[in-house]
Amino acid sequence: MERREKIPKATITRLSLYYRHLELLEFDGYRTVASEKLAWLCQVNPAQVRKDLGYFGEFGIRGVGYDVRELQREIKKILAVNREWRMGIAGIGNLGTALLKNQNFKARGFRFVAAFDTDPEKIGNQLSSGLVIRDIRDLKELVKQYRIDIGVISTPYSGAQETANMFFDAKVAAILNFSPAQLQAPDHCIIENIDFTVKLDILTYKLKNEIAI
Amino acid sequence: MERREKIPKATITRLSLYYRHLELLEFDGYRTVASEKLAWLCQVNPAQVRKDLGYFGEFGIRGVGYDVRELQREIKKILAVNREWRMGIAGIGNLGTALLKNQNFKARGFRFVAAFDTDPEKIGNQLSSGLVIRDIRDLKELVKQYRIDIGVISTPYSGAQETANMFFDAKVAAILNFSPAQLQAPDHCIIENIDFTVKLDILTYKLKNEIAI
DNA sequence: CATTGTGAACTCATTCACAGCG
DNA sequence: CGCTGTGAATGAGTTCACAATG
Repeated sequence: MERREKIPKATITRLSLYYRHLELLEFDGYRTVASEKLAWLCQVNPAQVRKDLGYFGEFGIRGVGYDVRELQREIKKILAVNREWRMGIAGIGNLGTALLKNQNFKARGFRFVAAFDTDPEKIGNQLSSGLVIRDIRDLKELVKQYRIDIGVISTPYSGAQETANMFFDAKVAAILNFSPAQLQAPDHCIIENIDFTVKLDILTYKLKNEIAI
Repeated sequence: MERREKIPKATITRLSLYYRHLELLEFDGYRTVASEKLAWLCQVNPAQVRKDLGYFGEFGIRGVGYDVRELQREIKKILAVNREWRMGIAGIGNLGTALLKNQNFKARGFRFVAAFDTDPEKIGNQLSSGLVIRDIRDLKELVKQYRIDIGVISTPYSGAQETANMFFDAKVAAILNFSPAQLQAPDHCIIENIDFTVKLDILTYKLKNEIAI
């Protein structure tokens, strides 16, 4: 059981994928699954599955495979999704509203507990979820009050860094950034970016090349 | 000028990033920029910038750096974003609506030319952009008619594969998938996934570890 | 003479191949 | 016997270091 080996980021991404497929396997009535099958489902190499899991422990039974439910539990522990995470979202435009209504977050224990905006027209409005949009100037105070773990940024480009700074100031430990801005962050804050246009650029690059060649 | 060397996917992602920062640099009045500065802005290594660009040609001037506007043009050519791309979106829920209204796409030449849904309540409704929501059963025909290059999937998990199959059938060359489903795709179609919960899982994993250690 | 462009060195990630074990 | 777990081999991507040059 090797700990503190350096773990590739791609491993974490795949773990998330394995987890999702294990849910489906369980739903389909499987009790156990071999690395070969799980790998096939996730479109990766079987050795990759075993190596990924091997970073964190020995979860399999030789000659049999992995117990579907137990492996789910283990991956949840590894990813730290075996608990509720409290999120605050800043920027309640179209995207922000869509994120607030997104069922996938809730289903996985990611819960929006506060919503912020700068627009006086929006502040005070009640969302369908019951949340009331708060003034972003109260962000710091409310992060504490609502014990927010994760800040979500869905502002336009222009407001993103400023919003991030408020989250940093409030000592939020992690940010999920949906704006195309590249945020300058202090060491104590972890950032993940979800950048739509970068993905589209990758797509068009591939289109140009895969098709031309 | 090395062509047909294998180019890392990460290089393409960074190219997209370089481009965005070059826009900002131009806006700030810069005529040239050295790899060191561009690298610093993008939070990468200067040699990385030069290597990335080196895959596609020699765009710099030794002793000076890169011409900001010319490099923009070159990267646009490389990424094939020096043209308009026509997109069709399937699944006009909260997320789909937000994507349709997203200004970042339009600003970069990615244009929604059709919107599809299965819900009879929605079909026929006109969106603020002027687009009318069409029945997804007409997808194949309309992909041709509107010369759609890229399919965007913003359906829930359940409908995603079926929707993708329709795009495949209509011979769309690329798909941007916002659903958490892992799509099975034929060879002729390129897929990029934007998966919110995977990103959150990465975040919580990091939170658990960076903080614990 | 500052900065690019690039082979070589290095670091990180994936896959192989097989010993170990239920 | 079948499948895991893992060290060793391979492959990919990044960084170094410096020769080339406008």
